[in-house]
Amino acid sequence: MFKLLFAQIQEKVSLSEKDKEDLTFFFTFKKLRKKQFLLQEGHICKQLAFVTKGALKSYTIDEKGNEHISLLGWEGWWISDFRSFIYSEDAILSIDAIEDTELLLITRQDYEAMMFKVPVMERYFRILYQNSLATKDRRLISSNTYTAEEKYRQLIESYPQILQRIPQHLIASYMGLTPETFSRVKKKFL
Amino acid sequence: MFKLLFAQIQEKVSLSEKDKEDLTFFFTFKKLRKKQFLLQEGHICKQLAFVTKGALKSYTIDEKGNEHISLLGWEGWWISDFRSFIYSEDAILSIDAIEDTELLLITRQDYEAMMFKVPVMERYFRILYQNSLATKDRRLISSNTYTAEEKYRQLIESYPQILQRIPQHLIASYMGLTPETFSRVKKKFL
DNA sequence: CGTCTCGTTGAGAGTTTTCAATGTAAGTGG
DNA sequence: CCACTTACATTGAAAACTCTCAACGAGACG
Repeated sequence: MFKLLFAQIQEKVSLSEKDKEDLTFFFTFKKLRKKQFLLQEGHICKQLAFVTKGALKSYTIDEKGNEHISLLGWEGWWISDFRSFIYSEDAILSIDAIEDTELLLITRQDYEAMMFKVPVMERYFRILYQNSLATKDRRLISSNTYTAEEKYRQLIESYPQILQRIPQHLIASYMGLTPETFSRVKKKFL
Repeated sequence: MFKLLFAQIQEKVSLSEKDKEDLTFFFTFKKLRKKQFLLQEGHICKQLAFVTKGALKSYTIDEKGNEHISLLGWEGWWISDFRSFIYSEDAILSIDAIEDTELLLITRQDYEAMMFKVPVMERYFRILYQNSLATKDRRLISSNTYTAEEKYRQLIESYPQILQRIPQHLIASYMGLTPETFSRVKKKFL
């Protein structure tokens, strides 16, 4: 159950056996069925989630009722509304499962306690966030710079398998395109 | 010289006098004249920079020669190509001064040494990155969701003074709009 | 078997960009 | 300090891109 988590952490920092044991106490296990919510907009995001199995999406709904996906996450990803999680603000994101999903959850309090008990996690998260920042920077540039066609190419390069796993209209939303545009762009690449 | 840096850090974590003294040894002071480079694309980003005075932009140039600004930073901001800084990869970003600028610089080695010597900085950067992540998430959603007009409104809400300071075509680029579109949108708000 | 979800396709509308021209402010060298 | 050049903002018109609305078909699921 913790194998993937430890593996993920140890890509960035090393954990002693003691660290691993300590870590297990901070997390709780949770299963979500497809379409179940992990977090709803307007609620406080009480937990940070690590995906051990399945896939989720985090998204906002605009005035017109359109869904805008900010993150697609599967095994090995962390997912939450960070601002809400850290500052106990109302979440602007909703998160739900797009497959049957298994998660390891940690509360805000335990997140802080974990940093204290296993200080190397401070470093782990610093590095994790650092990398996410660089990735988001690229996404932002890409989103501001490129046409749908170029974005599609970049997506397929980054995640060649994504179309085999995630419904296409969700990917479209993640990329800031309508399903129709996505479909048309895809056609050009066949 | 370090006042702003300490103030900034102490918004998130507390520093002892000893911490402050320790910190001063890791940073070097640098002045940049307007238009001077801090970092050029393709080079390794050797330093992380804290802006004590002035303003800079980080950006990429696409195949067509268009500049795409990913960050505008002024007093109190950290700026660098993080991926390049951390992994010694070639930078995809260039950074230069849009005003005469003063910086505190820290090298990769000293950055790591600082985390070791002043452990609370690990926490500081974790929080800093965490917040930046949340901000970038919103920018990304905004970039994918809203029209130029709505983006303009959000910009003015977030940074009411920015037009008085930063040339308009740079703001346009930061927002992923052409200068012409930005000008036309602005006109509607007068 | 019927319903719901998802992907595709077409046509027209809307938004933003591109290209080009003009005016103005700012910066530079003599 | 002026003349000249360069940088920046504005505006117009046409082109390009993406979205919206609508219809249709295929597959999943109960």
